[in-house]
Amino acid sequence: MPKKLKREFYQVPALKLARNLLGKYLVRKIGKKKLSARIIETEAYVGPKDRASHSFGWKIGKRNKTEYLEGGRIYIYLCYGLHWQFNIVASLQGKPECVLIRALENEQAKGPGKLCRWLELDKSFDGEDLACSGRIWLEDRSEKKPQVVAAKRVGIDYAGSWAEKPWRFYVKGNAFISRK
DNA sequence: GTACAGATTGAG
DNA sequence: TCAATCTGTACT
Repeated sequence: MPKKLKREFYQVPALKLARNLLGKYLVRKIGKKKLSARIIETEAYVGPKDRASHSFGWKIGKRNKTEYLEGGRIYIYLCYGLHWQFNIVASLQGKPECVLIRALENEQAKGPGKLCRWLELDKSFDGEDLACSGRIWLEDRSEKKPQVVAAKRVGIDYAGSWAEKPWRFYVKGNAFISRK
């Protein structure tokens, strides 16, 4: 039986959550339609000390305030004026750590921007609680743990040495990894 | 008030 | 390789 992930699952450091998320199923209910796919690629952003993170140096503003909420919340924002980024807030309230979901095991969701388009996610999901929401949540279908590979993060070359951190995780050998 | 850059994508 | 397109942030 698939089971909905509880709040405790999310209240761990982003690096750990990023690994734990791989292999889990993201479920999205749109009216009578139900979409679901396995998470196969994530990226961790560990807050204030991570130059690539929006909350670097404890920065806080309208856009990233959701990052400071407790683990299990959705942090979603618009990038380059046309692409949404779907993040899951990790750790506890007051610690701006989060995990970017980069790809699902689905042709239409291999890439952070495409993923959101497929799931019809937008600003209205910012702050949504994955542990309580009736329109989006995560399921554990108790499959055996996928083999995880750590790699450098993508699209953040400006972050200097932080861009070199192996904080991008994906399921080994999966065909739906996002790549330029 | 204005300027500017970004956790991307898809077309050329 | 490059433009599309918009919001937050840092100036003037």
